Amino acid sequence: MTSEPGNATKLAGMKDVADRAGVAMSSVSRVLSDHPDVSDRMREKVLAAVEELGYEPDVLAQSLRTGATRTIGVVVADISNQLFAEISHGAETVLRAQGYSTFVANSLNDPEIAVKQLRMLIKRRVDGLLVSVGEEDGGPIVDAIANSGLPTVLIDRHLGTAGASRVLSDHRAGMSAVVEKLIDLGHTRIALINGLPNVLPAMERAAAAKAAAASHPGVTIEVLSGAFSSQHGEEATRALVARAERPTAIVAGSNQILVGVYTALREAGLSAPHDLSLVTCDPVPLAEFMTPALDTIWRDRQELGAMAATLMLESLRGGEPREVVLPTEYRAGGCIGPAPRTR
Amino acid sequence: MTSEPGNATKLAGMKDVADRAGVAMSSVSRVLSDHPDVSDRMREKVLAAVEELGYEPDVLAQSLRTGATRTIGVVVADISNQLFAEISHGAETVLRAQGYSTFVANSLNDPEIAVKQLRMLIKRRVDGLLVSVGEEDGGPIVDAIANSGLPTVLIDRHLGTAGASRVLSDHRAGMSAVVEKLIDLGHTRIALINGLPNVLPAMERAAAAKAAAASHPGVTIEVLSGAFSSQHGEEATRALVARAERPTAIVAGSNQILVGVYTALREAGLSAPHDLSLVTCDPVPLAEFMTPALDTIWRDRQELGAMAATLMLESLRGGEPREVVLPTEYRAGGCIGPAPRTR
DNA sequence: TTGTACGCGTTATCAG
DNA sequence: CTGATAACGCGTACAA
Repeated sequence: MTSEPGNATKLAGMKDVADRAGVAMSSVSRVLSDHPDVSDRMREKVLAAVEELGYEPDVLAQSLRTGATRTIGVVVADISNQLFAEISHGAETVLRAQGYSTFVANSLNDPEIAVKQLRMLIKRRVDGLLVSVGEEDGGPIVDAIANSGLPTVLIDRHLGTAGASRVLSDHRAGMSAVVEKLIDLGHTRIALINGLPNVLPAMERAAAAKAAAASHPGVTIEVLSGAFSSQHGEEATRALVARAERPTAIVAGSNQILVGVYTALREAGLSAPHDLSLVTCDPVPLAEFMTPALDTIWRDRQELGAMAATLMLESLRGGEPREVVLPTEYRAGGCIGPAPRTR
Repeated sequence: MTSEPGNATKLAGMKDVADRAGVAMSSVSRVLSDHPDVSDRMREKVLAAVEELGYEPDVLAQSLRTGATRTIGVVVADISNQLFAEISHGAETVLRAQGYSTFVANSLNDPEIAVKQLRMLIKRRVDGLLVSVGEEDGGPIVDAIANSGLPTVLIDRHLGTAGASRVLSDHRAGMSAVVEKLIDLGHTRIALINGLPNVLPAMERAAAAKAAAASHPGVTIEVLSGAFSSQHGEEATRALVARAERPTAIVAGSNQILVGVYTALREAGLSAPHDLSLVTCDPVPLAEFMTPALDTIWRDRQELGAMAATLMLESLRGGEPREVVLPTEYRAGGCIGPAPRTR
């Protein structure tokens, strides 16, 4: 029934605090921003008034004055993709510890939306940009970033952007390890169902796979490029297994592609490792409980985000942009076995 | 070496536009905010100047003036949890279409962090709150929300909060269907490894499971409450299967709990549906490709977020708070079978 | 060390 | 219909 004890009045402003403490607004401001030249007496009075009135500075006004929002914009393809969710989570943890908030925007794999989201973040005056959009070729995206003049960290992407820091995964290492292992087991026809070839990870994986096979005569690597989608995975797999000589091993280029691969394999009545071997890029929840356990090219995605955040903090403190490469590793399951005899 | 080509000058401000068009600032403002009383001639001049200067209004200043940020704060336990990622994604899609941005903050299942994040969002002047934090009992959380006076939509949570809209899932329906089916198949000892009992979904599931069993003498439902974590799932399962009479069926109360259940089952050398039956709450990627396919109590999580956004838009337009319940459904896999004979 | 006064970029009120 | 001007809430030279 009765209203809240205390404030029927609006929120207390800095003026109110100043009056309450019997000092000028500027003094309040100085105390609150830890200015060196304030007497202890002043500090006491002001802090007491702040306490009594429950005053909290208005960040909007602060930002308008100072030009800084202590907010970092994060642009990813889709936050409901486990990969980006963990990257974003890793970044937020590090940034939050330094008093920064993160503002996440999804591009939904659409370059136009990506640009809109970038503009939105820039209009909201973020202090920096963490970017991992799908398209490598986005001129407008690169322009929007460069034009903003904001410190930028690219995550697992190259983009033409100069002056940006970059955190990359060593996709080549993991892929090489897998292909070498397959070759050792006698595989001769290996298929990589890959994402878009203009996206860095896909590019690197394809290059590494081809390089690993190059020195082994009789081994063919076929790369099927397409969207990072289950549909692409499904169609590519269906085409592969319909052949007279189907591949002896398939590498799925992403979580979503993997779903399509499974769908088509089941449809064809094939299973790993008996009919062919199977590996996937990037961790999948429950992968180890598939039967048999799924082989994975693993990497720490939270660390990817955390490192991106670290590089961002460096830039914000005036550091030079730099590039960091994080490791990738093959984690064995039970889906890779000896090459089946050619039928 | 050389500086950026083009603008050595700062961004164009509204004053610049006014000068360029030979009008007053207030006229520029009116044109840009679609004020009814502006002549066509004026509109032309202003828009031309805006175009030429590439002027974009400063949202910070706008917000400071109007008090609205066109941003909705979203508080969830952890965005890298698939459940919340999809909820958030569904909400963003709807809100973005109406010109709103979403600002996501994670509580990491920590009530203190939850409160801090709420304060952060409120300080950033969000126009509304979408909340799905883990703890039901958080007095400080409820206070922070109520105290903010912001329109609020609770997602799958009750919280004491009055005056908030709510979007809920009909957890009882799915759970009832599953338990009925298990009982039909002769199961007598059913275990629900559940999340925290003060969180609405866990509460509802437990109640529904017990209710379903109540009319069947000889059937026992045991609820093991704990964190929504794989650790809880693992420990609970380990304890269950070590018994002389282990349960004939296990229901996992969340994705994370499920991981622990699998871990402990494998450790014990047990598998579904032979040794016991298994179901999980909420969809899991690749669930249908587990061997056998995993039985699931399914719901559309994007729709959950989308509906929350819809309710938020209603509130922002002055509508009364209301409550919506979304369906839940049992999706059969191959992990539910006849009850194993008691050993 | 403290107070005064101005400006950050808009919107809204009030005359004209 | 349009223009001048006062807020919005705060930071910061500059003067005292």
